[in-house]
Amino acid sequence: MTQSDGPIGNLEGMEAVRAARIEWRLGQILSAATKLLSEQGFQKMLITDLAREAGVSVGTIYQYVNTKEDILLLVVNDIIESYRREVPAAMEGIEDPVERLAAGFSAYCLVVDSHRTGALLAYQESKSMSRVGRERLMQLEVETNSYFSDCIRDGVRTGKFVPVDPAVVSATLTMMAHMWALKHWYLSAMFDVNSYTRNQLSLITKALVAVEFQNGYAHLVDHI
Amino acid sequence: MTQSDGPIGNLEGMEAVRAARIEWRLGQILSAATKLLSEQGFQKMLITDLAREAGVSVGTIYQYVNTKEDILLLVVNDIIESYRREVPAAMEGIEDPVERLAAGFSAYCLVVDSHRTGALLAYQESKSMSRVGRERLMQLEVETNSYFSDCIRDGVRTGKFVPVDPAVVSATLTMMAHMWALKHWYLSAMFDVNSYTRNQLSLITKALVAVEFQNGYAHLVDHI
Amino acid sequence: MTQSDGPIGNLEGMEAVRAARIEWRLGQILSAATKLLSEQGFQKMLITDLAREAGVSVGTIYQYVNTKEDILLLVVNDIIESYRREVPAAMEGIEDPVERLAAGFSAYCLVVDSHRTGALLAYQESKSMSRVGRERLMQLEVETNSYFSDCIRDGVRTGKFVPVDPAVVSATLTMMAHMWALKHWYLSAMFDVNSYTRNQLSLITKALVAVEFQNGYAHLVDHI
Amino acid sequence: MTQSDGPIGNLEGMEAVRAARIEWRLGQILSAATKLLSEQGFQKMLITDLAREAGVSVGTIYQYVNTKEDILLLVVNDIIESYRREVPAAMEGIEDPVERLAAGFSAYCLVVDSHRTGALLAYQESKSMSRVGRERLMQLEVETNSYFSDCIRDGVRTGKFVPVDPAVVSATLTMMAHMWALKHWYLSAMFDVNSYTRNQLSLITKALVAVEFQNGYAHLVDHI
DNA sequence: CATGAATGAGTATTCATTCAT
DNA sequence: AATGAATGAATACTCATTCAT
Repeated sequence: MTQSDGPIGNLEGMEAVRAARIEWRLGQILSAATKLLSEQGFQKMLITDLAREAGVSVGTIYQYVNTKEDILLLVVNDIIESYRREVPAAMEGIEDPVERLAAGFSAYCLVVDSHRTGALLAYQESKSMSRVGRERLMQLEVETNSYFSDCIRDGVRTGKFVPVDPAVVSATLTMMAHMWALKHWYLSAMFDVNSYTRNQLSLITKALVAVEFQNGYAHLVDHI
Repeated sequence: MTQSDGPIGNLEGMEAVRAARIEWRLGQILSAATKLLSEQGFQKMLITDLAREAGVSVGTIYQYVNTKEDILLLVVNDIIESYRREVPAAMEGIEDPVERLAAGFSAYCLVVDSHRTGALLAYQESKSMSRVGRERLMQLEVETNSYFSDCIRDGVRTGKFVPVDPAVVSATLTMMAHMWALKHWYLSAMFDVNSYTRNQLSLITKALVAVEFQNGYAHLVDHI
Repeated sequence: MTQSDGPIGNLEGMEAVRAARIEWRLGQILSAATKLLSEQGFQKMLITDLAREAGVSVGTIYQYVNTKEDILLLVVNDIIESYRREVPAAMEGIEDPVERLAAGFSAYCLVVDSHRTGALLAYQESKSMSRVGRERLMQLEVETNSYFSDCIRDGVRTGKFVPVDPAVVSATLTMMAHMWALKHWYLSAMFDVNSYTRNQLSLITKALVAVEFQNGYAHLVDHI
Repeated sequence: MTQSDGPIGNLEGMEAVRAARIEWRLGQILSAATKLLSEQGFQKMLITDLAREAGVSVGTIYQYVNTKEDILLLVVNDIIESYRREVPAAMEGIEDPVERLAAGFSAYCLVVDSHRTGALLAYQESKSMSRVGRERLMQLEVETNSYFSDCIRDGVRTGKFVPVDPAVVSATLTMMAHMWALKHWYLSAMFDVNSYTRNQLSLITKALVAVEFQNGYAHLVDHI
């Protein structure tokens, strides 16, 4: 590490430096883009303004992305990666389907809350994406749905849940999480993420859990 | 109708003709815009293409709207008017809060289904609207929510509903109706509007109706 | 005149009526155009606004003129006709070249004053005219110049005037009259037409009249 | 110049380069605009054509001006700056009011001659300017007038000039200089700037200078 | 004759992207 | 690698003119 690397240099080290710079630049661009996208939307966000906000030149941005749309994908991708990382991790190792679903839903809501702009983008800017970008997004939403629907199917099979259609319910849970971003203008006056999450979990529990097991999940249910 | 109109002409009649023409033209523009907006989004919809699609000239469009944004408002307004017309009408005269809520929700879903493009626009193109257009939209959503929340509060008071927060629940119902448009790409493979509506009503009923009354609403509940 | 004209009508009378109507309509258009042109200029004057101002429909205007430019020519022509009518009439029958020139200049200034808008138009809107319109204007200005230059030549020949170039001087007199319109924003705070005219005549007299005749024209000279 | 500039570069030098480029570009645009404006007028001059004439792209023009009107102001400003530079400089240090006035007038005529298009623009395109542009123009004409009127007042006080109204006379002198541009189509067939200037100076001298001093300014007076 | 709704060619302005330095 | 000046295709909106009623 500390020894001289010679005139040709430590190739691996240079690669690492390069990768780190790329990471760093993309991070700059990502956070500047997130700010501007939430304020102005994709069409009104100018590359010029983005460059100023990120503290780099226009040319530099194009060294890291190929088109303006790539910047959108950068932001959307960021939240999707968070879903894939956080949601399964939260559900991991929990046997009881009710608790597992609750843990997954809570994790999902927390990711939405910490990436509100990105969560909205999928709804607001899908028309700004290419066909492939759009389809990838749908594909990933189906993937997330499956974490929930597997769990629901499991609960229905074991009798913890009343018989429901796992597809609608999982989609509805996803929607409820997104709702925190979509209706934040309305909900944030009354709730924070945690109270919102508990409130919706309460509804979900009452709707899904079989009567004979309801008492066991009182800790998930809000009593207003 | 049968009397002579005199030399100056039938002024009232001329006004009526004018109003009818305006109505007709706006209808042409509205349906052409609805088509193009759903295909391409607001930014990519060119006035030139809209004119061709509507079968009129560019100049004619600008005789009926002042800016491109007005065309967006035209479409959004159309669905909003449908909500205001259909939802209260469907709830009118129904005493029982559960039945009333179900009727309102069903009506809402049907309106969404028949105006899917317009329903999406509020989510996709809000950044293309002026501040006033956006605020008007929020205002009207709050209004629709109140139809539901009044009903829920009523049900909670009379003990038909378990205690819930009317604000979240009504917002969630609205969201569930919008969900039919937002996730149509996913849901339409499994459901039509009616089965979707019943499915969600089934969840809602289980979540909201107090246990001792659940049996009375079996007709609202899907048994898969 | 008073007898019935039968079904075919009095053709001559009808012609007269038609001519009178044309006259009347052109008068309406002329005065509306004069107003709007002075307020907004040619390019910003819309035919639609002109129609409203004149109290007729757009179509009616086009029944009396062929193009928008014709409306400009209408106004310009109006002032030119006034020059041709008033200036020679004022100079008519005056023998003395100094008095004749003074009479012509005064008449010219009065016409400019009563048609200020039209007088400006030749300077402001020449680029809005076709080549022929522009050339006709120049031609007519040369004609007016000649009233003055003939008179000056006459005065120089008889020794009343010092030797000067009739072309520059006559053009300068024309310019001084136009100046009342061109610099009205500046001059009107200090003068009315008459005092302005006397002031300029005073200068002209001192510049042109031979010293030995100066005393005879004291009535033309302002003593401040 | 010779010292090393260090890693950050010569910031002052970069600023200077930038300023020089702006100067150069504005010069390109100015001369192209002057040409097209004189040929076609403001309304008919297209930005597209201007770009071609200037040898740059449309986008580049908009990097140096904000609106089409700014281009007009660029040209008008150019001549106004010349007046302010040349006229006082020419009058500077000349004691005798007659000689001083003659020097100022000559300088003014030369500026008009070398910027004929710009001089016309103030008359032709004032309606194309914003209120502030127009008012600035008037303000600056009043300023130029004051160079002359101060001089005239001086001459009247010392008895070199006959009593005249300095305001009208100075305005008339300004007008006479502008006249070389306004009536160039007529005057250029007979004169060049110098002979025109002498001719008018000759008139002015005869009109203003008191009889007892006239002989001293024979060199200003044309004897045809 | 009068009307005024319909037309559509014409144009200023924007902004993602490039590339010489 | 970074810069930012230059590019030019793309597009909303205007308004003189027409013509069916």
